[in-house]
Amino acid sequence: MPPAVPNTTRNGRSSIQLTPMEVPKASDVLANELRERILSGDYVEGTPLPPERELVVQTKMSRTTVREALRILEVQGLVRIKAGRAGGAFVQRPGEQSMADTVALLIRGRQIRLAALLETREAIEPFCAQLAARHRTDEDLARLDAANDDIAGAGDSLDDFLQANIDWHVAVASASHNELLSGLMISLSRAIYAATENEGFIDDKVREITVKAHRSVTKAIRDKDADAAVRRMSRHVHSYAESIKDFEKRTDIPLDE
Amino acid sequence: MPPAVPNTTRNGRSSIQLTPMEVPKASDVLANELRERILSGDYVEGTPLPPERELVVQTKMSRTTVREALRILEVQGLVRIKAGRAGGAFVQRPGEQSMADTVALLIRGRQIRLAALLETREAIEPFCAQLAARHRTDEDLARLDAANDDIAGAGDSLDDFLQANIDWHVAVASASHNELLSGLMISLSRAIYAATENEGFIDDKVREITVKAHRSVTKAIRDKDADAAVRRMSRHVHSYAESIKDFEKRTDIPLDE
DNA sequence: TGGTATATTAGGTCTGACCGTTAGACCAGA
DNA sequence: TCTGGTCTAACGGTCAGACCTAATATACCA
Repeated sequence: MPPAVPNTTRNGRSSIQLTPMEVPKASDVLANELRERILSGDYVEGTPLPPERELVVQTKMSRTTVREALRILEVQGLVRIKAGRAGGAFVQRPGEQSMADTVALLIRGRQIRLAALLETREAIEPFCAQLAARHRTDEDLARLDAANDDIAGAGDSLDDFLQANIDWHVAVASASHNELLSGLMISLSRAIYAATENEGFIDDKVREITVKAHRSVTKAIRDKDADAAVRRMSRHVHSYAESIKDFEKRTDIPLDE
Repeated sequence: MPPAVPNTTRNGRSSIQLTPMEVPKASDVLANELRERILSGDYVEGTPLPPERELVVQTKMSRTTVREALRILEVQGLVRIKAGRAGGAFVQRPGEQSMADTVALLIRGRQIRLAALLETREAIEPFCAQLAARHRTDEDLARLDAANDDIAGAGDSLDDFLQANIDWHVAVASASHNELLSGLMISLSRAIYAATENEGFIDDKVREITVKAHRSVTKAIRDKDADAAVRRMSRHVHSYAESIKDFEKRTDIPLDE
């Protein structure tokens, strides 16, 4: 028998059920609204959002709240905030930079092993080379050649060598014309750089091999030989990873000698 | 001939060069300081930072500034902020979640082509399968089997099918025990899901093939057969990508019929 | 013993003020 | 006609103080 009052059980309590509800913060609401507009392309890149005080008027929120919302978007890489006259929040599309930052945080925060970084590179980079061989433009080639020149002329400076090394790898990724992959490679390269720079691993022999490998991969990309590009890049990053592993073994257990 | 006055060119102009300088904001300074302490492991995960008002006392900054700093760290996934008594900013290590969010932003913001997503998956996932075959634990296997059951029992619901599909792919990535790769795969899966759900691409035949492919990859992982895992996964994601491309071709040019 | 007020402690929001920086207009001296 | 100085207005950045709201510990009562 149904109770006399709808939605009421025999003991007089309401039987209406509600699921746990989220009470979003005001600043989140504003941030979400603005983010949605930015991502949906309502604002072209570079257009300024209204000044904070104008947003206060429009939204009836306090300046504190408006500023927190803008700060959120800034950290997410969706706006660039400039101070001073004619300043403000300028719409920006999230780029490789914001991704690289996040990856860097993940790596440091989780103390990801160098081995995992190298593994990931082995997964990604041969594929980058393959795509690069297919889609490379003449400008891409120019960047690759420039990086090759830099790496050969790096002299004795370890720093210059590593930087030029990164430049080349990034150039390959860019030549793939896949922004996801290139973004990832930028972050990865930096992290591997940071992990490698303090070790005495890089000697003259390693440099020589590296230069040679880069040239051969570059040639494959120039010739649009996708298969060769995959094969050579794969071999390059794999042997590099193996060398580092060997090096770590040798240096981690020096007590046995 | 050198000019009479040092650092001065012939026409009297100074030749001293300066690079644009950055003047960090107070909130950034605080955020950087706290971030450094968190990442260097000074605070164990879960420990609360001092309350905002306490930080105000310690840093001699205003509450506004302290709050902005905390907001930055929150967006970066380094703290989780709870309100109420016994609330506060609790230290957190950035996880796959924050990475997935960033990738999602990148994909939406740059309007990355579905083809690029599929390409990236082709690069990453076979490698994940390989690592999974090497490092899988029994729990990993249990998750894979569970996902396989779900996908088979998804009935007619497209949503259930796609969700179970994602679960399986994520399970493979997790089994690789490489947090970088698994974080990437989580974001990729979601994005591909979002791009696929509205298309009428998934029919019974696709489902059947998918189930079969998943089972065969799962078997390779169970048997710790790394080579087979790579080969089968590679084949699976490649044919899936090709099917989607075909489908898009068919549906994008329906005018010719 | 177990539920229920109440106090306490936290973050969230608001107000209003002032500071620092910058673009642009204008002016004055070399 | 340059160059530098000055002023102003328009921005974001910071500050101080107040109040609101949510969550929880704790004391209290049935």
